Amino acid sequence: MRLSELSERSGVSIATIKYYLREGLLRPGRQLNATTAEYDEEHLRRLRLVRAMIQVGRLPVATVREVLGHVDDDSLGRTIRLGAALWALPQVPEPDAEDEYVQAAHREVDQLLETLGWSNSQALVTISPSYRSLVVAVAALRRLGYDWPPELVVNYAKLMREAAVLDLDFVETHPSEAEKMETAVAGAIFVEPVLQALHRLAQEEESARRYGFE
Amino acid sequence: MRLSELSERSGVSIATIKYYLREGLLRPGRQLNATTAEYDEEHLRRLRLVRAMIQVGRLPVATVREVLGHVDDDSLGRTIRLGAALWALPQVPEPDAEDEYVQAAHREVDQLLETLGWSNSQALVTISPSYRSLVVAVAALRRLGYDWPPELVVNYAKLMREAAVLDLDFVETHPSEAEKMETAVAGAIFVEPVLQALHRLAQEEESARRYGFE
DNA sequence: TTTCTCGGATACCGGCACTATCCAAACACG
DNA sequence: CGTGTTTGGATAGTGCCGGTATCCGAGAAA
Repeated sequence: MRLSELSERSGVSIATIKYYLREGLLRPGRQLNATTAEYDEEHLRRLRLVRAMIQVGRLPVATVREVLGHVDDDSLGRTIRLGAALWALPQVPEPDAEDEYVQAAHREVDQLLETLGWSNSQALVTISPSYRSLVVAVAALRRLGYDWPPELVVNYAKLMREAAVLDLDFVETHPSEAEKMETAVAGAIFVEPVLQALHRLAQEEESARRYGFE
Repeated sequence: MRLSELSERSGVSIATIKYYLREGLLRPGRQLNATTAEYDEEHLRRLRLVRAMIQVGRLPVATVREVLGHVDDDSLGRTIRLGAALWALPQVPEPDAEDEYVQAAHREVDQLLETLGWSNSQALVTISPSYRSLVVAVAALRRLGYDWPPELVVNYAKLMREAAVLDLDFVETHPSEAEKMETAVAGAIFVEPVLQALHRLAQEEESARRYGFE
């Protein structure tokens, strides 16, 4: 398959494919001679994955490169690799550790993890970027005076835990290690938009159900 | 409060506050004379909200302006206003209606809504941007060959429905209409990052629980 | 009076995701 | 065979977005 055919079959412009090649998101094709390179189905699949990560998952190009690097790196165990891939996802900016709301949010989140019994692996969890994102989000809510009850957050966490169990159960159904890894990462990246869209739809539905269109 | 004090108390630089004023994210202060304007606590609160929307909620500046416009517009009913605010949130790009995967995803999502019994308001739901986002995300998954089972998506949806019920129950606890509206929008914008962070943490937790760090 | 600070207008900046142009090699076709 | 088109690679440019920096003249402070 030539570059132009790759472009046609993927719906991605040649210029953009060249850009992805430059950025290392796509491996170069097999060079036939000075002016011809050949691409295969795997390139097409990779390209579609990259596009989906960017357009559906809203990942920056640099992040896609990083995530793919971890996915391809088979020198690590699964938890670490999945963790590495997840940790590369874009996160909220570093909070100001001095800020009183941030400190309070830290305590609140730690309390939450304690309640949930996620503290077995707390050493792991607390260095995760997701932990930081959670702290930042909670701090922002509190600073704005929204007194979202901690019990409510616990309930959210239980729901997301159920979702994670569903994710990983599904991942389990794949036989090969490589497929498991890819499905896990795809799950992390593409399930989030699905959950988000479902959450918004559910809010609209529930709001319409309760209040009509008054 | 002068601009400099507003800057100090919010932690946002003067130049940035001026930018937000230009962009209409902040109402101008009360003009005392040609070179002095005064800001009050409400400005400070608004500024914090704007910052949180941008940094925690990752909303583009133009979107913040639009969402705030809907929040401030008290000429509409609650469902519509909340809907309007949610609809202004950044969405996935318009899918290619010709694409077979998009068409299949449409059918799959309609089937999902049917199963969930959300089809009472289907006329509303199907014009929602969230519906479109869902279609795009499902189409992307399918195109990549991830055969995420529809039942799994139904389960996700049920979970998010529970989350939405929790959201709106909490919104109910506020007495005034204005507070309800603001809490609902803040909920939509700030609960999402919380859910996302919890989802990732739960995945890490569950993965560690199942596989250790092999 | 002198100096500092204020708010407003305008121009500028850096990053990002592309996009357009150019080039020489090579294939396609009459 | 020659001529026009297509190829992949290199490089430069574009448009948008979130901010920054600079300049200005009016007023407050010492």
